[in-house]
Amino acid sequence: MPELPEVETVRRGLAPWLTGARILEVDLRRPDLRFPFPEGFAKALEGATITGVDRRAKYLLVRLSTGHTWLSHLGMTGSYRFEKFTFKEASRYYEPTIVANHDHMLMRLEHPQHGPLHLLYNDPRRFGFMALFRNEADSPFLADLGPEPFSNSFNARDMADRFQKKATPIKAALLDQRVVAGLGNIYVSEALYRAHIRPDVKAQTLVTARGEPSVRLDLLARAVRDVLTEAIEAGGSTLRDFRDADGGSGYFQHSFKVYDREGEPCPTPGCAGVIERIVQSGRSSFFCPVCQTG
DNA sequence: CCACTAACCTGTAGGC
DNA sequence: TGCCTACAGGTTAGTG
Repeated sequence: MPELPEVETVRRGLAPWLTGARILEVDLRRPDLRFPFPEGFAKALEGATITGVDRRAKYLLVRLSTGHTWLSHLGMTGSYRFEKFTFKEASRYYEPTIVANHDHMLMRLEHPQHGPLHLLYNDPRRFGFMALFRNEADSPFLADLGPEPFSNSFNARDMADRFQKKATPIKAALLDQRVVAGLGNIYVSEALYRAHIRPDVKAQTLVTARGEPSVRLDLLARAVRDVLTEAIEAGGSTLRDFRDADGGSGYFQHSFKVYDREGEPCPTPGCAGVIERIVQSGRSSFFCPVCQTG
């Protein structure tokens, strides 16, 4: 489900409800997601007040008054939702009309303005995970992340340095979270389309002999920022069942130019190409063989 | 060190 | 209808 725009959409949905709320009770309905919940996870959260909700790459970072940060990654199918009901005992959690299949974490909160809140984390495939840390530097998940796409440290010049000797296909290079943080399978295809670059060219072909970024690499850096910006403005993309925390769905999927459009005509004006699908490192890439030449 | 594959897990869509 | 296969937004562990 979630690449950077979807996680950002979730963050924006959660923040106004969670910020300022006090966590009263955390109920883990299984010991693990992709990884085991950290030792003492629930107890560490209970009693804490949430001071803010941030995002880094595809990670949600919930800041707590205790100095801890609660890290949450949604994997492929993770989602949060609020249930508006009141209950007195924890057993009410198990009301089948409230708790759905694959609800793995339940949280009861009290917000000074919004009153009682119930947050549920649902994740059918359990590729998501949660962690707890005090300092960013202590979290192995954040340690090797590359620049945020909207930060100054994400630019064509730094990419050129990284790509200079890289024989890896550009598609794989962009999926590498150490190169740029937050891109996933959809937005890589879309960004490469916008930059007129074939997904299977070697990353090093986008660097000139002098080690400068090529024109297309410049274009690519801009395309990455543009497509992510537009997707965030559209509330992310809804494939299958993506919902933001308010139960809404994004609509950027209607703006996909190539993703999941195998066999369709290339949307570039005047281009007679037909969108192709290839498999790279086990994942689908979509591109126009006519206008993506790079 | 890097690069590639397999694995994690469930649900769904499509072919027969 | 049922059964089977392929595939799905991500990341890590293992192998070479």
